[in-house]
Amino acid sequence: MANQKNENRNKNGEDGGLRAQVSPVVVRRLPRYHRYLGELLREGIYRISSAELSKMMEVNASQIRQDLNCFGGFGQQGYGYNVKFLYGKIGEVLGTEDGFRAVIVGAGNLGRALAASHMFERRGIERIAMFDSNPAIIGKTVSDLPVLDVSELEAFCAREKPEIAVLTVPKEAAYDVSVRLAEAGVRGIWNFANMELKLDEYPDLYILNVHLGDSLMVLSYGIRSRMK
Amino acid sequence: MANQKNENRNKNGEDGGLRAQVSPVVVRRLPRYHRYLGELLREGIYRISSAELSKMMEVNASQIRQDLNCFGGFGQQGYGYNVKFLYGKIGEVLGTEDGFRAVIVGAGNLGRALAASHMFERRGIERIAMFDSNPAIIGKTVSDLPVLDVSELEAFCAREKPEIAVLTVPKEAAYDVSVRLAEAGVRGIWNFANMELKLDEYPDLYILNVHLGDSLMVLSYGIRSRMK
DNA sequence: TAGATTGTTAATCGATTAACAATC
DNA sequence: TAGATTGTTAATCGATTAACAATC
Repeated sequence: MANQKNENRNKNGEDGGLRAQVSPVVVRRLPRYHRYLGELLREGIYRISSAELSKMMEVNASQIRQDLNCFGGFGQQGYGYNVKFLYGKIGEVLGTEDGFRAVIVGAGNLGRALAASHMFERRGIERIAMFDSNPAIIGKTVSDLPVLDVSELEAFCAREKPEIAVLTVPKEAAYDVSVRLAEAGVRGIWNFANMELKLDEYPDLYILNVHLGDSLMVLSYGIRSRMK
Repeated sequence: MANQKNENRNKNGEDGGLRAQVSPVVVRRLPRYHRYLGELLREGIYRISSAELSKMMEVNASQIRQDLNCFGGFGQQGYGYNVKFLYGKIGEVLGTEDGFRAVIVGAGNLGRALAASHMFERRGIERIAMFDSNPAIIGKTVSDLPVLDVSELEAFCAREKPEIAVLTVPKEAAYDVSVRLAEAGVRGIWNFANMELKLDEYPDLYILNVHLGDSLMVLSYGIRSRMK
């Protein structure tokens, strides 16, 4: 069994500390590692080498070692990686331990679908409320969440200080709501509105624009190119 | 006004023909160009240079010219790009003219949310049916779509020949259903199940795994890194 | 024609992969 | 210790950007 004094080798300081800039392409690969490691854990596999993981994930073993090393030495020479430890570390890097809290703004079909999923809790994120402007649903409860009037957004955020806002409002409302959220101190917006949000005035705000429609077009291209 | 004999310059043959291999990173950028061009069109702007588009989209102008040139010379020296023409061309490249038809398998929250969106029709894709295994909803109509028993999947596909399947079933059912869809002749699967589909036995099948949860984790990382 | 802007080649930058010394 | 496998440096590959000749 590997001992786990790995933290000592983390070149970028302890967990709370500032990290050297990590490339976004690496960050985007981390959740996939996390998923595969979670799967291994469920299968009762507690140890894995970059070569084995490489085969499973169809990713080059060098890349795996490089990626994981951006955040410190999580493995052990001659042994490989401790699955549970690595899973936990990647989770930490991705913020699952930070106890973020989320509001969902827009209780339409997509908002309700996201609210109903276990996606948030699985990643250590607590959903705390939904907001909408439709009087017909304000006051109701959707997937254990109260649906509040969007006019209460500022007061609620001042009180509860959610870090995350999921934006599932119509395109037309998206910009307005996002500014209000930014002003209210939200730190990240997960934007599903079919418009690209960019709020340069709030450099501390992280916005992730999803664009499912773009994904659908890539699918369409993929089909087309395979049919030729 | 630019004349539009641009097609002649398409190095990779006419539209129906086989194209030189285009890098996936370029393909993933195309929908974004398409969106911005659609927006310009709506604003009544009919002509744009790579430099102007570059400024709007915060993408290097060289990259724009390189990207667009993968599919043929869509612009005109000294003039720029004809917005309408370019919009149409990118749409064609992405398959909006191919009249693809889609079924949605899994009429849960997410399936219904996708069914209700205008995402498909906007991209020239026709939704033709939903499938589920829950007797409580089979036979109903959701967003104008009949909800059919998933046991009818094969018969339906043999008859209607949809190219696209949207997979919004629970993780446990995903693999099974995907094989059935592949056998039934579907050409592309848009997979929202929280598991990575890979069907090597069907090389003509294009699978796009979405993983919203991964996106949420990237958001979480983004927030975390901005808070330091 | 002169000016503008593309298409395209060449230069740079960054990401991936290979190789191997360090070390468990 | 010998064997295995990481961490890390160096080599390769691909993607981005710059530059400019072609041309509208």
